[in-house]
Amino acid sequence: MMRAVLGIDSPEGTAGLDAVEFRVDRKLPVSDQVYDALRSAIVRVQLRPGALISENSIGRQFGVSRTPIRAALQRLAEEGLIDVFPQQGSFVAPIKLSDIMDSHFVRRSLELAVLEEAARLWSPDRSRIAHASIDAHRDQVLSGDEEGFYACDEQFHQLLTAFANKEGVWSVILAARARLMRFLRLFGGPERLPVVIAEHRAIINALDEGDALRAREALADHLDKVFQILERLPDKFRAYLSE
Amino acid sequence: MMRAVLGIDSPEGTAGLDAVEFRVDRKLPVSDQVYDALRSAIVRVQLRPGALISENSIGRQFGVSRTPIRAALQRLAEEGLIDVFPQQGSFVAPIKLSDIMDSHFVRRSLELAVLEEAARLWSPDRSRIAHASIDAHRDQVLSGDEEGFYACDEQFHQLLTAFANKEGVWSVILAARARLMRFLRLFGGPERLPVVIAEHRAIINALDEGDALRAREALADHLDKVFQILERLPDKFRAYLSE
DNA sequence: TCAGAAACCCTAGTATACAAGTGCCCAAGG
DNA sequence: CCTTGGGCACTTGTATACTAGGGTTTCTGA
Repeated sequence: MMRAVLGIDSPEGTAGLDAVEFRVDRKLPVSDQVYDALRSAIVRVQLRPGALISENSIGRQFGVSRTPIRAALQRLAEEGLIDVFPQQGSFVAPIKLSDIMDSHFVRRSLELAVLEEAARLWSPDRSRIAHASIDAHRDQVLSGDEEGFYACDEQFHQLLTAFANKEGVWSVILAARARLMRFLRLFGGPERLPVVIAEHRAIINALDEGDALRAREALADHLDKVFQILERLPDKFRAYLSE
Repeated sequence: MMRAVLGIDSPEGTAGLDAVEFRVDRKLPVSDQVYDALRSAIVRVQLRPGALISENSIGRQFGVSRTPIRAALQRLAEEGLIDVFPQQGSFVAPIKLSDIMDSHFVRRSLELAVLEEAARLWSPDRSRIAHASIDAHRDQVLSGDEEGFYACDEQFHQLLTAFANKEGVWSVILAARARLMRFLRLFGGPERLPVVIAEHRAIINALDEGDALRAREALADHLDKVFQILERLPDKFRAYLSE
């Protein structure tokens, strides 16, 4: 079955799947491994929006039965990363403008609230850890490891959540973040990476000075850069967005 | 297998399951029906925290195979309503204090942010709809329909989300709400129902007067009543809480 | 040439069978 | 009496077979 993606034919069908490396470890839950592999591929946009994800084809390629795959797909569907159409197929969810706005809203509200709490509990120890985390970003950029950078970026935000003693909230932020990252990775150019580092640093500096309000504004500015990227989006990319 | 629940033996084992009414409709997805039935039973605390949910026993009782049941249980597990222990069993999740705090934090942050937007977009039309919704609550209380009240209560909060054009955020609020409601239904006495109505009215009245700040405080007070309930919790109930 | 129907292949949903691990119970042996 | 080991009943995880339905293609008949 061939499906047009927003009027753009998917150039390689499910070919993106071949790029997903997968080695099954029979000692660990297979469904988790499938989930991790697919989620990573979707967020990194190795699997493009609209790509068909057939349970059978994945099963053949990964060498596992449909059952654990179905479990993984169900989790991805609940996260909004894929759409399941019974008797038709499962497809990598299109990147919808409304979805970006909603995910951003969730992420923004929660991270700002978390930051408020983190500011209240700030300490020199935590400052040192945060600065170390930012240094780790910078090293990844210097060594040109984009994947490593994104991992550090995520870890930085998780760190703030931990500093606020709100670890339980992280999973909610993470789910919203996943839908956003798919967009940012597609359209946010690599020139943004050093900027992100500076923005992170600004947040921590404000916390160091005990200026919770400025930290809040710095974080809001950081997160709201999504809008800038949206505005400056080249028209040829805009076709990838629906709604 | 019998499992002690926080030192309290579950009095009837899985007997609570028998109270869950279920009639399968073969025209609709079975897994969805199982999910709805179980989720409702858990949130209404017909199934008590710690109760065993065996895929086989549910399958026998509902007259369906394990496959759609597993799908339903997975969704519930992701919502944090059940805990799955491989090779041991699936259990209705205990009500953890930390979980209450986290869910409250998520709900509070998001609903306050939503309200801010709703206040910006307030209109006489919306005011009328909101007041009608509150009237519906009151009627449910007057007629003594507690289930109906909770349904209206939920609808009211969803209404605010819709007024802010943030429908996509509702699912996140709803998931946090589910974990909270389990607690509130267990420990929040029926004497709170009229109070809730007054609190809802206070929010809308503030919006009617264009006082977004007071509306925010009214909503915050409303949601933060959780803490009051926690503080005034009789010791005999406190044993149901873990951590 | 064209229209319509039927066959076929694909999909996800469901049912069933098997595998592997856990905890309980009870009997055998010190 | 206490310990230990095996059997058993139960659990979830995985594999496989079957069902029902949608989409395309192809054959048939005018």
